[in-house]
Amino acid sequence: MTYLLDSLDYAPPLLEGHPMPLSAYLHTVDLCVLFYCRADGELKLLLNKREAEPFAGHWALPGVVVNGGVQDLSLKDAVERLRASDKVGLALAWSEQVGTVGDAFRDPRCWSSSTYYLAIVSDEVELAEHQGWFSLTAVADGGIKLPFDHNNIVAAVKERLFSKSLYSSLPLMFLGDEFSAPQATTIFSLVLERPVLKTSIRQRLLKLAEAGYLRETGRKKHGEGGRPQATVEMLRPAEIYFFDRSFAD
Amino acid sequence: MTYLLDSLDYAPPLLEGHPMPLSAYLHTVDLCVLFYCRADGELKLLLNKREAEPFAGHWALPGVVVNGGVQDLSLKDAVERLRASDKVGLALAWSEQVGTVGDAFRDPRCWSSSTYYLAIVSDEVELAEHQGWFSLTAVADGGIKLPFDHNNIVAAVKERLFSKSLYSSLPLMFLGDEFSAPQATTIFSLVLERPVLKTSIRQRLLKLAEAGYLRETGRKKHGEGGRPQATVEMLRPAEIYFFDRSFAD
DNA sequence: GTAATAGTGTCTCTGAGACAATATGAT
DNA sequence: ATCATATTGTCTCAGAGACACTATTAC
Repeated sequence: MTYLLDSLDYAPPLLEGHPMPLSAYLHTVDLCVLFYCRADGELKLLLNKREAEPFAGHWALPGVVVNGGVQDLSLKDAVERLRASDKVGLALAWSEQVGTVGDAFRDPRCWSSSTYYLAIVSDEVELAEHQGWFSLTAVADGGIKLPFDHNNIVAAVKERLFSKSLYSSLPLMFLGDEFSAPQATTIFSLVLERPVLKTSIRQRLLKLAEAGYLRETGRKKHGEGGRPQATVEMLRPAEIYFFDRSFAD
Repeated sequence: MTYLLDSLDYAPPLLEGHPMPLSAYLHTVDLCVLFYCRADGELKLLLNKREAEPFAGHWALPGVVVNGGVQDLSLKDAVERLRASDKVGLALAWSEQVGTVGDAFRDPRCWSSSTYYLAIVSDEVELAEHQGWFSLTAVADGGIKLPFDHNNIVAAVKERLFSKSLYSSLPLMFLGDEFSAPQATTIFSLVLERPVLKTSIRQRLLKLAEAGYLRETGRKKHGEGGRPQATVEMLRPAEIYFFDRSFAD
């Protein structure tokens, strides 16, 4: 049986004059792309049907090899290459590195490391055939099994999302540029897995407005009956704000 | 000119039957080992005089190559191998992964990545000839120049130490198992680079005691004249506690 | 009008910031 | 007693938790 690397068609380059150590080793960048599905009222994780061995045909995290050639100038470039590829192909409202794991067992081919990222998509999007949205919770707690140690990676990313949401505006990244206070309450409650009082969220939005991260639009959104919702607008879409207190629990 | 890897004496292993991509690539684990020097009243960073090229003879962060062979079973093992080596050789009161950088330029030999860690030593220790304690601040802001991108790595670790110290008990790791409230006040003020009120620290220590992380010993320490300091004892030396509020600013 | 949800007001409680008041050792 | 520092007490203030109350739309 022969393993092939995903999207790899090069001869191993060697720096001339530099006798380098060569060994079976893979370093990948893997993305956990998250999305708030309003229809299902839950967070979704982007998975990709693998084309190459190992685990061809299985759903797994989108990833690229970074030590395969000289295509990227940096890890950031590798992340952008992956984002722009057909494995992802979505605009990211947020992306941050979470950690790196590496051991001799996680990939059947060889010793390998993965540097993994939390990414958030805010817009409703079309996926390709080989892509799918899966329940983040189900993947994180092992209800949906992924190859390699991808379940562990997803669990670590979910934990980062949770802990950072206790004291930052991160969850608002799921809502895009314009949203309402009730929507903010919903997404915070979803991410923190408990009801969050609307008054607490309103105070935090007020704080964000004072800090210049947010502005009232004067426009209204219509929810499910009842009074319409006033909307606010993110002024610094790519930034998150850190509050000086956590939500308790 | 020929470059040699640090402590490398192996033939590149290949998994038989698996045609693997081979390319000039290095993945290292690098440690930022910190220490509170009471004599100088500042935080120190452990540096190592490099034996091998590139930058032989220069002071740099202690590190090991992880894709050089099959000695380690995981990144954690690589960290432990580095810790136990003569590059470090110290007991660590705390250690956590901070991030991974990688690009084509940071190492003159080839494309390389570094997964770097924040580590804390609490005990007064003896260093070997090739080791030294340097001012953390001076290294982080470039007053002391290091090879590779080690200045940036140190700055990132210092930033992590700072931000995590706003809402956790992390700085207490510098003090060992038994310490006093005034000592805690000193280390928090040092790490946060501003005076922290002793009353705030006392309340946090009280919180830690309630949570079972801490106990009063009944013993006393003598500072510089004045009333002796009551000491407390860490009950969970390897754990940090997260407070639900940040220090302001 | 009623139903349904949005938005406001107010109270409690915790913990940081500030600083005064008291305690405990060395000399 | 005096000095120097440790420890305690008290006040203010910001913001989370809780919940009652008012406002705005659709019907």
